[in-house]
Amino acid sequence: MAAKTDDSDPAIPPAIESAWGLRERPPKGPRPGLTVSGIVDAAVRVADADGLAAVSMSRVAKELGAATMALYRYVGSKDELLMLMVDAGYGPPPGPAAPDADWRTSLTRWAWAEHDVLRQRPWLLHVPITGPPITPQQLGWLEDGLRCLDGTTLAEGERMSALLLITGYVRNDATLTTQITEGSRAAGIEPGELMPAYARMVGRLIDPARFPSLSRVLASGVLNQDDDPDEEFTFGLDRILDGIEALIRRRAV
Amino acid sequence: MAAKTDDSDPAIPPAIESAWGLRERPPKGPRPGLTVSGIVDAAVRVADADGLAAVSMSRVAKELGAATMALYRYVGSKDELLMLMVDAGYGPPPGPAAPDADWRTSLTRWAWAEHDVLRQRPWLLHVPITGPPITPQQLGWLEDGLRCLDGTTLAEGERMSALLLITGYVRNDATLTTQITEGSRAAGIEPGELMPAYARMVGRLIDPARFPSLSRVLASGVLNQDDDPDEEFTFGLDRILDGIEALIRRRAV
DNA sequence: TCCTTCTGCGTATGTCGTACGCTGTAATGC
DNA sequence: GCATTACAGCGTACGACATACGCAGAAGGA
Repeated sequence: MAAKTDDSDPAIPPAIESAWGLRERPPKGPRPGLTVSGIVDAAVRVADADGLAAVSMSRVAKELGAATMALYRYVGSKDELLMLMVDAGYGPPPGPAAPDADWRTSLTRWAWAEHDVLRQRPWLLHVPITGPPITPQQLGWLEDGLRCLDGTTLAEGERMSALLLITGYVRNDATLTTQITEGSRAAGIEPGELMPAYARMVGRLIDPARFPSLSRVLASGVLNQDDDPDEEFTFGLDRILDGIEALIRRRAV
Repeated sequence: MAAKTDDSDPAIPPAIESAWGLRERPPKGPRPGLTVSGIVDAAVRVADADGLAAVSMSRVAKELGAATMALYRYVGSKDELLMLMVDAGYGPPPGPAAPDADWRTSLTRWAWAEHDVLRQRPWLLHVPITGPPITPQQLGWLEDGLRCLDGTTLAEGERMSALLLITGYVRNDATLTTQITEGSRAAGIEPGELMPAYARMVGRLIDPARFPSLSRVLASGVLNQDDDPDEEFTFGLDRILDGIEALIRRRAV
């Protein structure tokens, strides 16, 4: 029998071990000049400043005054670095809500917390997700979300589904909102002008006979007025929470 | 005054003009040996066979027996090609539902249609979205969705929000489902083994005292049993439709 | 016929991720 | 105190990739 930890299960990827602080420094060899968290912080700094596209291994290394290849002593690949960046970028979860708050209030707070993080760091949305959450902060967010539903009648599986539903919505909303910001900057027009310009372009392209309902939306002008994005967000969130509430009531019977 | 079309509005990108068939062949010069749609079809073929990552300009050109740079006579950039690939990949919208169907039945059908497309072509999810829909098929899907809500009490803006909500959900669900398929193939294990392996890894990493709710979910075993993905999908979709239904009823008062 | 205008595409450039292997360093075993 | 050894930093090199540029030849109009 090996004296190491149970190897019958799938091995934990090195990046994950780093993230959970399970990596011990080997007893021999030169002292490391860098740290994983230092590299991740530098990468996050680059992404915050210039977007995810600017995060290259050489750029991160430059940020640290190190050579490109030095980073590979700490992260196995760029994908690993990205995963650690997401963990650091999200940061610690919002923490438990007030103890007397009901599930709906708590979940609303939870959703807004993720909403705020994604507004702050839009590049998080551009990191391709490759699997279920496994890093410390990610699981922390999940834990906090589950706690919001602790007193409800939902089954465990339903709680997970409900949280997945909400996270998905938050990310989706943030993606769309971000696109308007980034798209207008790319097109060189003010953010408030993008949707009207879009509406005009669609109007020029489509034939009202083939697209009657869409034409009606265009004619109504709802696309031109830029409503508060936060109201948009609240609208969708309330729809989803209404749906979950209906389920909770049904389970309570 | 210029004799051309109204230029006071933002110019329509060349790729969009191609997609809408507004591109006329110039009267002079050699006959084009390729077509935009031929290039797009080839690119879709590559993506279907080997995934979006395999779609490089040279690979698509090879598929057509042409040189890499020949493609740039037809598409302005790879991003344009991607946009056209999405349009072609989605294909025509499902068409109007039965005339006597209520909005909920119609929207369910609409959501399932997108669901099916994304199951068939998971690479569609990996194409970074850069703006609101503008290509013919995309707007066709939107039109069909709007028609589902034609008889309801919702305002135009609310209809758009509701559709956005549903599309977002469908894409999100497909993303998660696809990750399990692609992730298990990458890890070299059967798809049915991925979630149990994930659950075991999480169980080894977390401290039950710090993650009580999450531990409870793990202990319940819901992650181990692989339930029907279609049931998962139906669950979330019904939650969202419940939420929309609640709004429709409130508006009807 | 000649000129314009377009197509196909060869060449070249710059950016990336990263495999490999050399050099020097720090702690251990003797 | 010294040899051993495992590891840190990183220079070099390679293969992909998107794409700018410009030339050769074809097709149609004058």
